[in-house]
Amino acid sequence: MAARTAPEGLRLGYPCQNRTLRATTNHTVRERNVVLGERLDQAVRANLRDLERILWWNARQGIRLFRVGQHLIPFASHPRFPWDWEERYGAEIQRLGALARSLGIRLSFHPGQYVNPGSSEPSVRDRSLRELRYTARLLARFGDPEGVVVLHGGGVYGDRQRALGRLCRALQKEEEVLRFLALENDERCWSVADLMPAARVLGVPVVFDLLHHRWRPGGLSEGEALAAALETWGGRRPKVHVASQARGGRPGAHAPYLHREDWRRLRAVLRGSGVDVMVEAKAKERAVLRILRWEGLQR
DNA sequence: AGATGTCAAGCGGAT
DNA sequence: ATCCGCTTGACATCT
Repeated sequence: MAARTAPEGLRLGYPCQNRTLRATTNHTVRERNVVLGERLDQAVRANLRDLERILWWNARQGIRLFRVGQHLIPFASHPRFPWDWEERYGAEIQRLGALARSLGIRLSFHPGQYVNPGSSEPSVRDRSLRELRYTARLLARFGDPEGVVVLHGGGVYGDRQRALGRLCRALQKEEEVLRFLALENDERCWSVADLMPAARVLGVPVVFDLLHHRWRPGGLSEGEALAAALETWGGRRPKVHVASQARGGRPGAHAPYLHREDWRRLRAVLRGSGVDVMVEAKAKERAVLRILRWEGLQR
């Protein structure tokens, strides 16, 4: 029996893996084993297979947003990667993209802390761009018109203006990356307000992260920062990240589930607007199901 | 068999 | 000056 579908006003998602299914899109290999093509191929096939299982499961639960793991094709941007991954897996990726679309599921990516195109170190910038191009190519292959690559601002190195300049210069000619890119505030370096100039120059939107905002509000209230971020999406459907602070954890550590008061506050400022909410919680899909129950949309 | 420690990568901050 | 955390699976090495 099909779950009731969330109204278009609110779509929820979770990152990378489904614990209920014991499925993950982050199967990988050790770097030294990249040359062993068979292991690498097995990891990719496992990721694609698990992605398909997750997509079907999500659709049944009324979950319409999913972050694909950065390791979908492990080491794809690494110099030792042995193949043309598009040639080898492109058709299958296209098929899964069509499936996601037919199920109404939006896909996103979120490269990690090593991807820092505004680094002061040229080799770091180069590596970062290669990883971002790979990620954008994946989304192009998936064919998701609403696909997003969410990236943090990276290091500040004691000079925000210069860091900002490097970030913009590194990215401003990366047409395909910019098609999908969005910048997210983090808890240490870049508040929503800090990101705005880069977002304007690059013509990319800003992802508001509730928990990060708590630790680095940058002079804006929650409502103000959220509103500022939402405006950057123009006609496109905005995306927001939500997490709760782990009790007793270091600032920014994710709690297993979303705390109800955090959800209520976000819900109040979002009201009925058409926004996608990525729930970053240790319990992954179970945290999403709990919110759907709060919303009266599940069981 | 099971348990443990390390792994491509960069930063800021704590110590 | 050095270490830790981010996230978490793979796998080499140990008991």
